[in-house]
Amino acid sequence: MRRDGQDDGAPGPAATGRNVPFYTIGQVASLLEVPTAQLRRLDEQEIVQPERSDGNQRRYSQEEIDRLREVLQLTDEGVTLPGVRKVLELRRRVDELEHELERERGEA
DNA sequence: ATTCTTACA
DNA sequence: TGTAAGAA
Repeated sequence: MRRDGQDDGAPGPAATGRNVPFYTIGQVASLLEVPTAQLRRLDEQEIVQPERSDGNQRRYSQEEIDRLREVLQLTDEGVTLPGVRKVLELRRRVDELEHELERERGEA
């Protein structure tokens, strides 16, 4: 890939032509200062699952890097991986309910 | 050179 | 969690 993080494994004529920055596991590891093995485990534990591309290599988007920052903060505070999974699950649920309230606010 | 998976201490 | 072997 291009070391500048501009590699996008999804070709497509209709693609919105934006060069979305993607990062390899190595780049993310040095950026967040965590071992690559930990990133792979977060993937296996279904906590942060990056896209894959080329030869099945992980490609992290900025959004996933942000999610990684949240997760690392939690684990640093002592939350276990199963715990983190539940926190993220609850966070998704809260977002869902917030959107629902927003909708109801619109109709009435 | 890097990353991937699987396995082991 | 960290590290190693072997394939990609």
